[in-house]
Amino acid sequence: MATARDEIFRTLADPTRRAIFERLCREGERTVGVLTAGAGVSQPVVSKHLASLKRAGLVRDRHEGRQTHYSADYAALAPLIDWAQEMTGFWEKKFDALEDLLNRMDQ
Amino acid sequence: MATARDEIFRTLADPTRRAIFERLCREGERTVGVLTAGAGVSQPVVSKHLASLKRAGLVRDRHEGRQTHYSADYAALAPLIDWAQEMTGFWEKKFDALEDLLNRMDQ
DNA sequence: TTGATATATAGCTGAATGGCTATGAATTTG
DNA sequence: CAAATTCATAGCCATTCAGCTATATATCAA
Repeated sequence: MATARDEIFRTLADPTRRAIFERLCREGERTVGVLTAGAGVSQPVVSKHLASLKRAGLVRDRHEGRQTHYSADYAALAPLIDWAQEMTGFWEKKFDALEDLLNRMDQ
Repeated sequence: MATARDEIFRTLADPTRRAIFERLCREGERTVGVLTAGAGVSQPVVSKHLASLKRAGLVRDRHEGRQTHYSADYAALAPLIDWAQEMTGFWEKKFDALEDLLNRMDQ
């Protein structure tokens, strides 16, 4: 099964795509045209990256006339943060266990 | 420039490779043979993934006779956590700004 | 309506990569 | 030494995918 976490990691792995997401986080809602300026790639490529980000739930879109406004969905990063903290959590548990062991040896 | 963050994201994007890293986080130091059992892929593939994880600084290795013991380097996740929290931080700032605006409008 | 603008889609291509088997290199065992 | 074990490397193949150009679709402007 492909989890939501799988898709988030895979989607954020590409630097160009992650840079687009970063801009949306920093600058708020932006149109495709604005995002294309400074992206370093063509407009169709930007649109494709935005579609990927949307599929992963990382951005939303809002249509207004000819323009499409995209914005970051910050909550979508939660699975990533949770995962990372869970992984470091295992380390803390091991560290605590070691500390306990040393304390017991002290007595 | 390819940053360390780039490599961490790219390395963790593959589910098989991330699963190996997760096992090392949960179970601590393990040999290649143990990791191969249950990985669902062949031993050379596991070795290749471990080499990728090592290049990204996510794991360490320790040689002992014929065996190579790998372990997770938890600190290597810091750039990922920092990045995610920075991104959500932008949202909080915008939220605070909105709150301030509403407060001022209230008066 | 005609043309211009904004975005999405289709189709292509080359590069990257995850998987495999075969084999090399190093170490332990008999 | 010879055989077995453990892991890494080499070489191959199929797939994925990020980029491109061309074009379709939709909207606004004249």
